[in-house]
Amino acid sequence: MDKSYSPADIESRWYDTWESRGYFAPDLDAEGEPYSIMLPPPNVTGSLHMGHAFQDTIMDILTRYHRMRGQPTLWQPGTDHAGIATQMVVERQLALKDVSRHDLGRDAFVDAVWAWKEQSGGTIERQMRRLGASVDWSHSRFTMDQGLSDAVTRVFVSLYDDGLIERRKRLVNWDPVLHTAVSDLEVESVEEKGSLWHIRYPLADNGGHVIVATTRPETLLGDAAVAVNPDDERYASLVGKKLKLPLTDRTIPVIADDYVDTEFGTGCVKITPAHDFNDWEVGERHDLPVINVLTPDAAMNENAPEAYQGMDRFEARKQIVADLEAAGLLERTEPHTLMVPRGDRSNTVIEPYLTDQWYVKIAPLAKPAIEAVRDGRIRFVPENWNKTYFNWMEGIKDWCISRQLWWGHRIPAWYDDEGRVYVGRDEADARQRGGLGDEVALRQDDDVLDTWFSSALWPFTTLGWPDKTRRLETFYPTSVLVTGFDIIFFWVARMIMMGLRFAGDVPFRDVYIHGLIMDAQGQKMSKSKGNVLDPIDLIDGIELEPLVRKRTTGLMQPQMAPKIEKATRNEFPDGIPAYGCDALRFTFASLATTGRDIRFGLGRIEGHRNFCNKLWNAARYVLMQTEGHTIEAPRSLTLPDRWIRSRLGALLRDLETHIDNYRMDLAAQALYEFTWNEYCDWYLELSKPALQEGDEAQQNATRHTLLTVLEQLLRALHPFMPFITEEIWQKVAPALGLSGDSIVITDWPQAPAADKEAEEHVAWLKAVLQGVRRIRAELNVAPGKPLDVQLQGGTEPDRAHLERSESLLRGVGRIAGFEWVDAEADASQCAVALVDSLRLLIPLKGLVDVAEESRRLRKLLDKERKDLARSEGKLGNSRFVDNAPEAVVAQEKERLASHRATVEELEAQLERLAALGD
RNA sequence: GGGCGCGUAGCUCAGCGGUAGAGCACUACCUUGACAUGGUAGGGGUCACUGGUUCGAUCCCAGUCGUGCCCACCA
Repeated sequence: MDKSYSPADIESRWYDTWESRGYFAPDLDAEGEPYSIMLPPPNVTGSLHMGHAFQDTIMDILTRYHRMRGQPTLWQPGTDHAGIATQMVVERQLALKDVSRHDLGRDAFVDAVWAWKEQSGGTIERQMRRLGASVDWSHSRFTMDQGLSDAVTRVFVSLYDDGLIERRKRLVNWDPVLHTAVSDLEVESVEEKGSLWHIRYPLADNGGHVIVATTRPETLLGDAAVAVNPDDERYASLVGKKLKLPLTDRTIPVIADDYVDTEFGTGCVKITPAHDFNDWEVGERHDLPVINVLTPDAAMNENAPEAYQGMDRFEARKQIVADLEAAGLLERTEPHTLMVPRGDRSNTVIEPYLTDQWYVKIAPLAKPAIEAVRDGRIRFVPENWNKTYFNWMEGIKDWCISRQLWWGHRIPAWYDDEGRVYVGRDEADARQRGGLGDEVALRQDDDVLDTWFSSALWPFTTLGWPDKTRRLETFYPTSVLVTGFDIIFFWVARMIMMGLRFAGDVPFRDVYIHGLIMDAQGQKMSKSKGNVLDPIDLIDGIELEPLVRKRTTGLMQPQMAPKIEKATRNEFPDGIPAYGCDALRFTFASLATTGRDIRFGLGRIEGHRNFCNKLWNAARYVLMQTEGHTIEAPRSLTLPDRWIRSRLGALLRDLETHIDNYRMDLAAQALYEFTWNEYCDWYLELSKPALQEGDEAQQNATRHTLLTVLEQLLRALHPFMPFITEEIWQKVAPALGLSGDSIVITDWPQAPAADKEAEEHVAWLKAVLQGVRRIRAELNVAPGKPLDVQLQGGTEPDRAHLERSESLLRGVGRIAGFEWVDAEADASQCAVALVDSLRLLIPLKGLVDVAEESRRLRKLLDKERKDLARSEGKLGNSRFVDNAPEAVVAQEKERLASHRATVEELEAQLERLAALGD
């Protein structure tokens, strides 16, 4: 093996092997509880980001772990057609060539999107392979595959037949740039500074006026009334009167409605049913006319006075305010912050707009979905997310599922010349169901479905639904959904609703909600901020210049480029080193805490790259020590052998708990700690004397333990770091005579039983060695200089421990010899370390700097005295002694005794030193 | 306006009723035959604040301050 670990060599060679040998396809005949995870299908809009890589790592850990436990395990991959997002990407590409989708026409455009999908989907798959994701590629799915599309149609028709889908004309969220309706979830409210214009509406009959406050003066042209609160005495006499609508020749009534808040503005509200959701409802209650004054582009239409027709809404706003002012109708303008609805894709201001759209009546679907979480058939992890879920589900509104796009599942509805609608699986079906002959001309609805409609079916359509396939029967409901909280409403809730209705059960048992990856400053990563990290760059490394180029090209706002460049050069002056996939994955695991934001900085990943190197070198040591030896099953083990096996058992038990609880951070920490602090720092060191000085049997036991523990550790690490563990395992397994082609298909290790005797013994060894080392360090004794150690006091167990491990201590601690001395022996020329009541005296004739040693001991004494006082205080308090559990009191008594002994020893030694100093 | 979080070592975060932990950073010493991507030994925290419950609170409860996110129709 090479002296240091180089990830690039290792990672390139394993993935293809695993995949081609079919390791990732589930073994449906395996015994054990089936385990399955649906990959949240990434959008085919480009490439994977850090969030995907993070999520994929968690899913892969779970998948590999359960596969090793012998369960039939499926991680189902695929991609999402992502309607709007993908259409926009392709339109933007066409725009570079000065072509619009309308130039191409629908069919040619859809072909162009398919071409893009092939390319983009390939990129995503390549990236997932680089991450080591052990998905079942042989069954990868795309939301617009034939089978999945058929399922979508089937679900649509079924919901329609049950009266849960209907087409209605009402206000929707209209995106005037994308020219499509969007759902409530796709609208983001953004706080923005605007104005509140106070406008006079003159009374029609006599003089006088009311003042209306509005943030949207341009919609005045569509006003149908002015409303006041029925209890508002200021305006009671005006209700029923007519007002002259400014800038028009219309008159509108004053109406009374509870909706109006007397405290806000002037207490008079203009009612514009065609352009405001609230006003729409007021209009319905009062039977007001609906006057739409906007075009689909949000320009003023023919219902507006001619002077404004064709003007964009914001231009019209300016003009109308100016005209009102000129007419003396503008009372005043005050600054006002308001929540502006913006499209999450286009970022343009969304208009409430009157159109025909398809809706899912959601309440009947939501009810069982709420039940499923309430009664525990689905469990959110962490649990508090169910509150978020309930809040939303209980106030859920009908879902607008039609989109005026070309890319997506075409709505299976046809119209005849009279506009009557016929729904069916296809045109022939619609015709038959509608009892229509061939002579009736039908035209299919132009719209497509919201992309989340098909995503909602993902957990069962990917398994073959509606066919009762073996995969469906085996893997549905899936075991866990791993996702971010940002799509609980978009996706999680809808999968639950659809799964319950169409697949007859919940889609998943657990929903593990993880945090979102942020940059090192806690900022959301985004192209426009220029703070995006590409997971592949962390694996392979990237030089500064290409990184700068990557971050500054293709920006929506090119003017940001210099700022981004500066920040990038500042943060990564030397670019990004190649850390390797295993280090990246281990870092993701260690970051998977319960928090919501996850800051990703380079410090952690560097530490984990070093961790890989540590593991690599530990393996190198083990192989060097075992090469050329025949390793046999040992008949007896040394105490360190027994200790490390016992510790491995503890590790494995902890790991199982942590993985079951989705605490990958704790799992990673446990692995790190065992590997570095127990196996490498202690066991490998303790093995050296045994290999050099031990007899044949001890040597064999030690070699066997070195190999066995390493081999099992590799298996435990494998779900987290698949590549390096495979590489090392290939060398370690033969040394143990293990058969098997790959670590991927090994079994999860059985945890060895706890060995209390060995644990106690090694704890004692460590205490002795650390005492000696501390003296060396603090008194500046060369690490290699052999020391004599005298032992004073102590207990029977101390003597027994020493007897069993004297030569081991000599070897590891560079100790020339041990000698028991009686209590009266002169210790004034010695440095002292204490292991409970056992005194380690290290004679350093002439080397002990009395002042220095006194200072050192005084420091220890101070701490001991403080602890002693605390123990005394506690035990002196009768309420503590009477009330605390017996075990706690007993433990405190032990501490008291131990501290008291230590304090006495230290005081005595200080006295001796003082006498020497005089 | 509701809901959900967070405030622990210089930084990023675990812990959550019995004497404060990790990684990184920091200090000193060490080219010891696995590893300087390393070793050994250290330094560093009144666990935001104020009350309460308790024998005992970083942990539970109430409130305050700071901070973040989500939802909501106030023109």
